[in-house]
Amino acid sequence: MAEQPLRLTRQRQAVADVLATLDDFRSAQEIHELLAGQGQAVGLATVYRTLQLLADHDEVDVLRGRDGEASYRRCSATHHHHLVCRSCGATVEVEGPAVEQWTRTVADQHGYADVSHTLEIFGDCPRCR
Amino acid sequence: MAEQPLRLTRQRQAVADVLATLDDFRSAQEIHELLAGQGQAVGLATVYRTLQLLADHDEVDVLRGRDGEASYRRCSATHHHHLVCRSCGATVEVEGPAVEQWTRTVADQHGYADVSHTLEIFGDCPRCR
DNA sequence: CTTTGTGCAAAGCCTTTGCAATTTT
DNA sequence: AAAATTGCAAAGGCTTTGCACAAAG
Repeated sequence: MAEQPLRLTRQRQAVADVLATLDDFRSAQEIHELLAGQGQAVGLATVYRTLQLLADHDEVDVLRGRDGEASYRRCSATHHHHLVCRSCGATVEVEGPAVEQWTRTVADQHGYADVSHTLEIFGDCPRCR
Repeated sequence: MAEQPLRLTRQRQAVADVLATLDDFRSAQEIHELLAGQGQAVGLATVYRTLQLLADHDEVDVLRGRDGEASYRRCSATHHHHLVCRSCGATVEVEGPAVEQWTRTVADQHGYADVSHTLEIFGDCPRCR
């Protein structure tokens, strides 16, 4: 079974371009709206299909929100986490080498391989207090 | 605003009982089926409502799967995280005092108050390799 | 020209909600 | 009797899918 060829279409390019301009997670629907807003209309179904494709190729990170909605973000070179304000949503990117190391150690101890993790920190930011 | 009284009904008891016999995560629909299977029929909507109630009171952990479906499991007294097998779902509870401390420190540095966090570790468990 | 991708609308799922009937206190 | 809870079915929201048409190679 050979690799099926991927065609570079206007739509796929548009989705990739938008992702490139964003630093944080956005839902498929938000991305769809952003595209429409800048005159690069792409069908919602296509947005979903493209994001899923990118996720399969590990080119975007996927995060599941409390309500089950998926959010996507292009993988950044450096791995980091988010400190999010629970009332206004202001986000700060934080890094935690120690945490990265810890998760690998813990997983190793239990025989789990190919480790990955998700970590989000929530709090009330200065402006919202 | 006073606490509204919670009534202990057959349905709520049944859901709690099932959760008590389980060690791992189950979806609301699975719990609903388990109940039906043991003659303790409870409406699906009620199962959802009860689980949400339990989650609000921190009596069950909620986990969002890759497909957006939520899974529930009664949680143990101490705060902990989960090491989940991405293929079979086998879960190990892990504690990380250092991580807890780190999140508080990071949040403090950025002026975020009333900190909480979520952390999930994913990997391929021994049995799935 | 053949194959892959897109759009639209319909369909699928999981979950939530309105409301009358029922149960608990 | 009053108030909370249940069940059912309808409604919601996100995501996937069938299919005819358009675009890419």
